[in-house]
Amino acid sequence: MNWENKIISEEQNQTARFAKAMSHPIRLYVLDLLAKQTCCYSGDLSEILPIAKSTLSQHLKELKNAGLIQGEIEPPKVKYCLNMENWKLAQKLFKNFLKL
Amino acid sequence: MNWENKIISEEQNQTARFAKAMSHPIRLYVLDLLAKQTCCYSGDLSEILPIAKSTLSQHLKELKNAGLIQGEIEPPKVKYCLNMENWKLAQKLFKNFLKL
DNA sequence: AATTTAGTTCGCAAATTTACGAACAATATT
DNA sequence: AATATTGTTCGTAAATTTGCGAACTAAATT
Repeated sequence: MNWENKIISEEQNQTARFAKAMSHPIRLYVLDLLAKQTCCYSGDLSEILPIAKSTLSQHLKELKNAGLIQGEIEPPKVKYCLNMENWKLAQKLFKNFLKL
Repeated sequence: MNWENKIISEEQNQTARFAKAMSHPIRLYVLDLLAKQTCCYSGDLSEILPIAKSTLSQHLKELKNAGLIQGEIEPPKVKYCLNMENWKLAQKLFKNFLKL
C-alpha cells in the first residue's frame, strides 16, 4: 500500500492513509471528540467505549501512527490531543479531494 | 462494525463506512478521477492502474457497495459514475467531521 | 518494599482485506 | 455458430485488522 508508481500521487496516498485511520467507528469517535474538545484522557474513553482497554490502546496507537493524534504522559494518565499540524493537513487533503 | 450501542451515532458509523471506501489508494484514485471528470469506463482504469482487472473489479464493487459510485452497462463496456446523492452525503459528513 | 493506578505490549484467534489467475457470462462481430 | 471483447465471479493464498485477557511497565502512594 503505497504506490510510488507515479500513477497514484503522494497526496492521494496520504489521503488514503488518513481515510484508513478514520475508517473504524471507534477511531472516528475519538477523532470527533478531540476535534470538539481540546483533549481527553485515555481513561475517559475507556469508560465510555464498549471495548477492552487493550483494544482501545491499539486504536489510539493507530491514530498516533497515522499522525492524527498525540499523547502526552501525565503520570499515571495519558492525555491525548489532536496533532494539529496533521489534522490541518487532513482538512486540506479532504477538502481538495471532496471539492469542498 | 456498526455500533448501535448509542455511543457511536449513525452519522459517525456512516462517516466511517465512507472513510473505509476511501481508505485504499486505488479506490481513492477512482473516486478522485470520477469527481474530476463525469464518468469513465472500467477498461480505461484497467489500462492505467497496475493491478489485475479482477482486483479492479473488486475495488469497484466495494465502491458500489459503499454507495459512492454506480455502474451503467453499455455493452460490452461498463461506464462508472459517482453516485451523486451519496457523494454529496459524504461531502456533508466529512465537512461536519473535519469542521470545514 | 509492597500496592495501586493507568496504560501498553504480548500472544493468540477469528474475521476481513487484498491480490491473482482461471473460469465464466453477456453482448457484438465475423 | 464460432470468436472476440469486456467485465464479473470463483477459488485460493497471504497479509492485515480487530478484539480479548494476561502479563507487564512506570510512576505515585502507602
